[in-house]
Amino acid sequence: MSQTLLQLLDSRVSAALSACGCEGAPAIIQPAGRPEFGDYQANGVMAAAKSRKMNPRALAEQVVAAIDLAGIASKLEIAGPGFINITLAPEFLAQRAQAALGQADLAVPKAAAQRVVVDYSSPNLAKEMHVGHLRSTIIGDALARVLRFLGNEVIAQNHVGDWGTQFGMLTAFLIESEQGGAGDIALNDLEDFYRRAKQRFDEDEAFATRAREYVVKLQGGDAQVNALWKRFLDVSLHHCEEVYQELGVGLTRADVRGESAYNDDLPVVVRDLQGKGLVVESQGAQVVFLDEFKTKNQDGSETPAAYIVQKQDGGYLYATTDLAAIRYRVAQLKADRVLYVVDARQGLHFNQLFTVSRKAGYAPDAVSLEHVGFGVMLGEDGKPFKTRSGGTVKLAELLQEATERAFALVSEKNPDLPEAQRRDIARAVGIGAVKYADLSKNRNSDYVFSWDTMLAFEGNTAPYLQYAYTRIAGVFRKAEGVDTSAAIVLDEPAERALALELVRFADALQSVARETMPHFLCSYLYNLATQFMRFYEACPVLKSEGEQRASRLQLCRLTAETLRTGLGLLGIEVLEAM
RNA sequence: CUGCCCGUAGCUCAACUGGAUAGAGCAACGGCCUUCUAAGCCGUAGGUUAGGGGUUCGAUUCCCUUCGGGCAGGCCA
Repeated sequence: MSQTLLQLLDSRVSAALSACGCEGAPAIIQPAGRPEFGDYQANGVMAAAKSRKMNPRALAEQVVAAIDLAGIASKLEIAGPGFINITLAPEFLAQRAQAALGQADLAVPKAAAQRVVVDYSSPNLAKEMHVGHLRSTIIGDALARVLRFLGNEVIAQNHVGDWGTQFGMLTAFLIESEQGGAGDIALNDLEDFYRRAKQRFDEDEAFATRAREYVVKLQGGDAQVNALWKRFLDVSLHHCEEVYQELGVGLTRADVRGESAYNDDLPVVVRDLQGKGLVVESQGAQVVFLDEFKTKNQDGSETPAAYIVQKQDGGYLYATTDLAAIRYRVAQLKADRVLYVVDARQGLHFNQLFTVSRKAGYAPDAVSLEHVGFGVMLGEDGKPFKTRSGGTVKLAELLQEATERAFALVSEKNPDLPEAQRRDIARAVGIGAVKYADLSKNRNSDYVFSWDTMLAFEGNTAPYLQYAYTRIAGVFRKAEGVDTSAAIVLDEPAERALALELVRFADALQSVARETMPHFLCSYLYNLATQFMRFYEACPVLKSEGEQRASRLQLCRLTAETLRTGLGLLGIEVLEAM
């Protein structure tokens, strides 16, 4: 298949519009708002008629007469001021579903392949990962998987925080701990390690001085300090990898390219910007002034925004590092598209970064630079979630709690399963629930962190989708003589509704990739699972006979494959039993 | 002060370049397991989309304004 369902309908209706003298008018195809309107509706006629001063109903009639949907639609209707309602032919739906069966990619059309750099997770290695790191990590991971599935070449970049003054402090503290013979033990708890180091830094002037010296030594390439720094990073990265493993996130060491990797490039970037006349000195700092971001003063005058790339003391900032990273991603990695899955609060920074990158020629217009922002995490009281002492929930703790709750539930529902299997189920269900709770929300919205919402196992949750899969697995355990080439026949309304949802998979993925919105996929999968549950209640599979039984088994098979694939793209496992 | 984001059912969230009667889940109430796993299905109830104006065939969506919340804004990231 070369076109998704939406693309197919769009091209046919657009062609009809052109044939009726409305060249270039968008067809605006959408899933129908109500069942009595059919399966899809074309809304483009009204706007086209208006701009051409035509009667919309009359134009709609011309378009319907000109439309070529033979073998695709069974009914076309004009309704209201000029909607065209399209009802798809059951044979067409069946044929479409049939084509997806048995294909590893479920016959999803490949978009024009791009090389996409996805910058995500990017934790600060000085501390342990907490719930605040969840969104970037799993949103980025889901986007990377979807983009890859659609034929793009994805390069993940874990832009970890491994550089800066705090690492001087940490290595200094590591030395001290080693001298006391407790270096390895101290590193067992990163959070505690950081807290103690910070305490020493605040309370002991001599230690603080030593820490600052270490920063200088680190940047100067001092071998001993560098070795200690690397040991610290190794421990910290190992901790991250444990969390990634637990989360089912595909990031590896090969994807890590931290801030430190750009260290040598920073003076080069600043010199380059100076050479291009973009940077001027202001109050001792090297600054790019941006008229695009000028702010109004009270007296009505305007000041351009200052984008500082080098401090008075000669030090560099994250702005500089990010410029170096863009240069690397475009020039070395040959990116066509760069996604930054980073907290929405950094929106202004990225806007400015992108603007400077364009001016400096680091990213030509052909390269798409996108800040995939996401909302701030709030507490259950609706106020910002505290990140200060004691306020954070460690990611590892959240995942453990989720797994425990899931274990209690599965043990209650299915006590006869061996414990090892119940543990496996609990892990997949618990982790899946946590990830889905996050991924299913529009990433632009702020995020309310709630144990109960996060760990719910009913309704629109990952376990609901996993359960649908499990039910299908149960059917196939009992089915005998499954004919994997049997024809799909859609007679019952529930069968038809299920098939309609199944053939929409590709469109769901396209919109995820285009809008960088993973929750579109969640909504899709939830709708699919819901349609399946209804089908399951209404249409007995094993008790039916002949062609009908074979057809229903085929629908089950495709549903299972779609759920497995779709959940897989979200980084969530499916289960044979639960 | 300037700019960006947000405000939808009691709670958590949807609503795809503006589309028809704003949809789900949770919580509440009522049904459905001798028939493929009840983590399910069916039903009832719940709304002046923060308020007010405007644009048009049509607005949760776009514009203006007020209120309320969040965030960012020259040497943190």
